[in-house]
Amino acid sequence: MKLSTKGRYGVRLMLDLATHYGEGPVLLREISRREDISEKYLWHLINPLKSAGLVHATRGAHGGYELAKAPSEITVKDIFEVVEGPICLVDCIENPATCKRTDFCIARDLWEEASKALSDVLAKTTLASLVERQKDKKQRKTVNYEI
Amino acid sequence: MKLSTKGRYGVRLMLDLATHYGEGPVLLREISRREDISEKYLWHLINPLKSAGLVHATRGAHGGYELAKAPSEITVKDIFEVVEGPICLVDCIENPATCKRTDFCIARDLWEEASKALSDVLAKTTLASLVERQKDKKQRKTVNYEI
DNA sequence: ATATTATCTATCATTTCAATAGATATTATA
DNA sequence: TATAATATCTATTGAAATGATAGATAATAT
Repeated sequence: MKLSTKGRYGVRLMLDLATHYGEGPVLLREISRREDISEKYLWHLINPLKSAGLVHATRGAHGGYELAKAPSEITVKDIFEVVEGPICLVDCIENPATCKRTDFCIARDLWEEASKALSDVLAKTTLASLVERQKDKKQRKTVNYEI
Repeated sequence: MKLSTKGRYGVRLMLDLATHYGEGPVLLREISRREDISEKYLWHLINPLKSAGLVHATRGAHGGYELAKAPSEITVKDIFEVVEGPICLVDCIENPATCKRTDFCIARDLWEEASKALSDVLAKTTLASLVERQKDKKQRKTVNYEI
């Protein structure tokens, strides 16, 4: 039960864009350098995010990517669902027909509950709140150094 | 982000044992038939559960498997951790050294929160509660038929 | 015109997953 | 003591998902 790189990198990528929100288009190359993820691979993540309307791209020279909405308007759940698919631990929740046990399977109910718990955490977390937490963490670190 | 069959089958297997708790050793063949999972594959799940002390095996003729503790003493988290490993969405939580960003990565904090939420749901659910819910569901179904 | 940048399609190597096969070891019982 | 029943073990396989790279084309600012 591990996240794939899509989820992990996808969130970091968007957090990077959120950190530079309002500064104009950001080059994929810069994100690649800062986040230590190959430019090619990043594209496979940012492209669906663009299609989903979370990211805006500018082509050509001086182009790049930027968030299509304010960081406070984008949740981790939004991002996650685009790059990893629906937050749903078992197929039979979205497609009841995939299993003949759907009608009476109590395990299914449990996995639904668990999926919900996971989903709720990601839904309540916006990019803005992550940026805020990041600032706090850096500041705490500085303060600690001063002590 | 889907569960593997290990987690899904593992819980169903244990729920089957819980349903027949107190009736003596249950044959793997019976579980296989009831749960529609190959006997060979079931063994790969029940063996670690035995090693972990959740299941007791009796060898030889008239042998089989039974829960090593009361259903109320076994949580889904217990089962899950045996068959799927620790409930932890990213490696860097258990092994901070796997990523150089550990110290300042805010995404990591988020994944830790999410892992916790998931873990909590599974920890509060015992096999006994699942058996209970199963009875309730069946009863409701019967009542509905009578209407 | 040129440099810069996003966009697209295909492909590859590796790992993980799910499942099966084919044995051996142990025990109840007739 | 022989036999049937059952757990136990090791190895192997096929298929799918994952992570990543390669090598082009298309659009745009200057």
